[in-house]
Amino acid sequence: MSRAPATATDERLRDADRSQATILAAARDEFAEHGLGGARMDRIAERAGLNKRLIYYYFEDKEQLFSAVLEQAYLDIREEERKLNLLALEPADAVRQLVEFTWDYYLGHPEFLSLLNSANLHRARHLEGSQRVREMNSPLIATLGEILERGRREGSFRGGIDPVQLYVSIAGLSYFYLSNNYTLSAIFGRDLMTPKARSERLSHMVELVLGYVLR
Amino acid sequence: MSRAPATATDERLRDADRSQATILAAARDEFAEHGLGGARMDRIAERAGLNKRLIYYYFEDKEQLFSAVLEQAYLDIREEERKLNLLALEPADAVRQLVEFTWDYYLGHPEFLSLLNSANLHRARHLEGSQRVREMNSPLIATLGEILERGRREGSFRGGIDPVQLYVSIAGLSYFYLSNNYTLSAIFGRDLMTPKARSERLSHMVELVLGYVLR
Amino acid sequence: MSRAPATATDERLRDADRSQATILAAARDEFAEHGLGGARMDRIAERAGLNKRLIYYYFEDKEQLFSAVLEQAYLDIREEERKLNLLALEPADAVRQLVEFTWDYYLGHPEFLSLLNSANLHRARHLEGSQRVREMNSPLIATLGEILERGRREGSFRGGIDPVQLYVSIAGLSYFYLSNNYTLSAIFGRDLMTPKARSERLSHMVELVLGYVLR
Amino acid sequence: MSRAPATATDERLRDADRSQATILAAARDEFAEHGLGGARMDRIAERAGLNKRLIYYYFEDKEQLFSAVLEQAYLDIREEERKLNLLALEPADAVRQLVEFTWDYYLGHPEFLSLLNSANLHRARHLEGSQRVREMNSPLIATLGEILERGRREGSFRGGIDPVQLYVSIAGLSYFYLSNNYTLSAIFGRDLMTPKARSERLSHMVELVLGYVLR
DNA sequence: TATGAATGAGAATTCATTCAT
DNA sequence: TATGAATGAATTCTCATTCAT
Repeated sequence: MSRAPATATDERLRDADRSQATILAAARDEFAEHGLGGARMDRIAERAGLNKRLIYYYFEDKEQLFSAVLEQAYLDIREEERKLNLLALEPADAVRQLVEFTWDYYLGHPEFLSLLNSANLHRARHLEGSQRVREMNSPLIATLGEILERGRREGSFRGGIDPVQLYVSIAGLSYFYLSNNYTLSAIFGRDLMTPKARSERLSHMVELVLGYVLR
Repeated sequence: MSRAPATATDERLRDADRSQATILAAARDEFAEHGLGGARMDRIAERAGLNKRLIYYYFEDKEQLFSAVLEQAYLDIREEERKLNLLALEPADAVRQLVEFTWDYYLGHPEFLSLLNSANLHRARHLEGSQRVREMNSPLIATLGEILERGRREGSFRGGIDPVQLYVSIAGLSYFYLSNNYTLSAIFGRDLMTPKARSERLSHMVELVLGYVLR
Repeated sequence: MSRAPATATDERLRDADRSQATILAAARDEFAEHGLGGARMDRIAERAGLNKRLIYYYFEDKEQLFSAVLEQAYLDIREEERKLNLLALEPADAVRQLVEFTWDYYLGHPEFLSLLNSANLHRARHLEGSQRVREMNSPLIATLGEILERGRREGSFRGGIDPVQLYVSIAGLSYFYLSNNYTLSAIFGRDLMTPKARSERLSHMVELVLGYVLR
Repeated sequence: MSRAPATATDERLRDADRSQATILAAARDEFAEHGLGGARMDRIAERAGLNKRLIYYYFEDKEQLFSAVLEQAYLDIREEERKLNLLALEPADAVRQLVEFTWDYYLGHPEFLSLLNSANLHRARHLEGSQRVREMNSPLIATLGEILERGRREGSFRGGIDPVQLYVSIAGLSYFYLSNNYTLSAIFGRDLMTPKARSERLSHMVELVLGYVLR
């Protein structure tokens, strides 16, 4: 609307970037909603409000588009993780905070869970080519290691905890509940997503994890 | 052509049953491998070694075939769960046993994880129509409730543990690791499925859960 | 219309064969008219009066359809060549007859010339896989060899003529005139396909070839 | 940016000419390799190292680009033909020379054969609009007429030979062998392009033509 | 003169599903 | 119960061409 004056080249580039970002967002939603096989390029174009041909212009084909979406999804969560400042907290608070962050992020980004499911269905082959995949190793692993070590030295945490295992466990506790909430709800015959149910889940997870790490 | 009348009917019925079972198994593998959207009716027929038309004869369409596969997958795991005799064990042993069973079952039935992912991608609508969905509530929930209660009375377990939450947590700990093993392996840059890695995971999960329930 | 009674299986097979033959004929015309790149699967289906999907059912894809068309075209001309009985003629008459046959066949089958052009544009890669390509070696080469040898022994023909070279020359004389008739006509500014022009061409070719082989 | 005004215009014109020539050469190769229907404007731009839009700027559309390529191809061969000085030779030598020139030119310019094939596939409609088409009538026709006449008067050549027919025959003998070399090689099961095979072909053609014209 | 972004119309191919027997 | 043939409606992807600068 009211942009600062820019050169023609700048504008064009920004348009190109904006188009790509728009396509990525539309594709992310479509893939999350329908999976890789069920996603429709037509719908993605429609969602993006852009010509279908443009998707191929920028992303080559459906597979590579999915790869780009996946990469972006990881970039996004890593960005959020970076904002956490767990080392400033007491060890127990830091662990609690990590559980809560994981839960909140998954809750706020159901498309992330869905994308990961799709990626795993295809054995993560869409991650293989990514140069950025190596940078994707969460910074939280190292942080969690420090927290566990500090807690142990302080005498409040038990020793011998592998931060990778704990990180995977914390993720899994939220992930399974949220990602499988539909089948679980159907089978238990109750809605797992009411505010009450959600709060109970979070409490349980915090208790479970802290009950384990605290000696 | 010339079978004894009585037997002929029997045999034909048995043939029909066998065909249906063959189709179900083929469909299960196909859906697990490619998801609902990526599965191909042609390939299912090929896998089953039967004519494609026959699939429609027995299962009406792809959606209902998927529902049948899903139902069968639940029947299968419930069948195995029923064989567990957790109440015969000490509470702590029973919990450990449940963690191990869950892990082993998921490890031995990766297609089950994949099918659940697909079912959830589609918001479990394939479970809705099922008459048997009500019987699908795991018998383990009640059992786990009893175990937790007994442990609490004995003084070895902490109180106030919701068996549903714990059941979901136990499932989630195995599920996430195994179902997302491809993306996790890609990101951590190490193979999570080596015997050593698997055994470490199982130990961690048992420790985590027992560390929590034991007071 | 009035077919002899046949079993259901027979009829079905015959339908399948007929469908395939119909598709082949339609594809032959389309490829001849527009080349491989210009041919449209839609138009082939329309020409055949059959569903487009059926083409893929029987021929896999456009490339393989083209291969099948090419193979059939060779089978057709070989079939006609087989009907010639050149060895029953005097050597000079046999050579004249061969020139005339070649001319007439190309004249009557312009699609054959066009298909060969297309095949050569693509470096004959559509011929590579054909098992029958080896049987496609014209029976006329051997026959022509015998005729040349007999003529030489009789003293009417010059010696040292390679039958392959002569066969290629005879083909080339007709082929170039007919296949390139459009550009030639445009450049010479005269219609090369009038009856008079055609008869003059045939005379010239016979004279040229006989003028060479006769000593 | 800061060129001397007079030169600037010149240079720009020269740039324009060079761009057009570059496009033409790129298009020639692309059309020769893939045919009219198989050629891609994208690839032509890429081959030329120029923006696709520029092709449209200079040549309007694909069809007119093909026409231009064709016209240029004819201009090129006519240019070479003009360099021949057949009238300076003895009649028999002149004929031999013509056969050799034709063979060498086709051998050195396979793209010319391919372009002619494409032009004929489309019934030479790309030649119709050309203003220069009339100048394209080979100067060799008249020359060949003179040679034949001189040879006849000298008594070495037979009479009654139509120079157009002979010209077409000489062209056809080389053209068919070279243009159809792929299918012929596939069918005869031998490589027609080895130095030996090529030299044999040339000898045969010279013998054939001279055997005919010499009385 | 030159270019990167964008597009509509198509074209090959796919797929679930039905027909006919 | 079982099957090969056939189909209509997508679906992915392509292509010549145009826009805007």
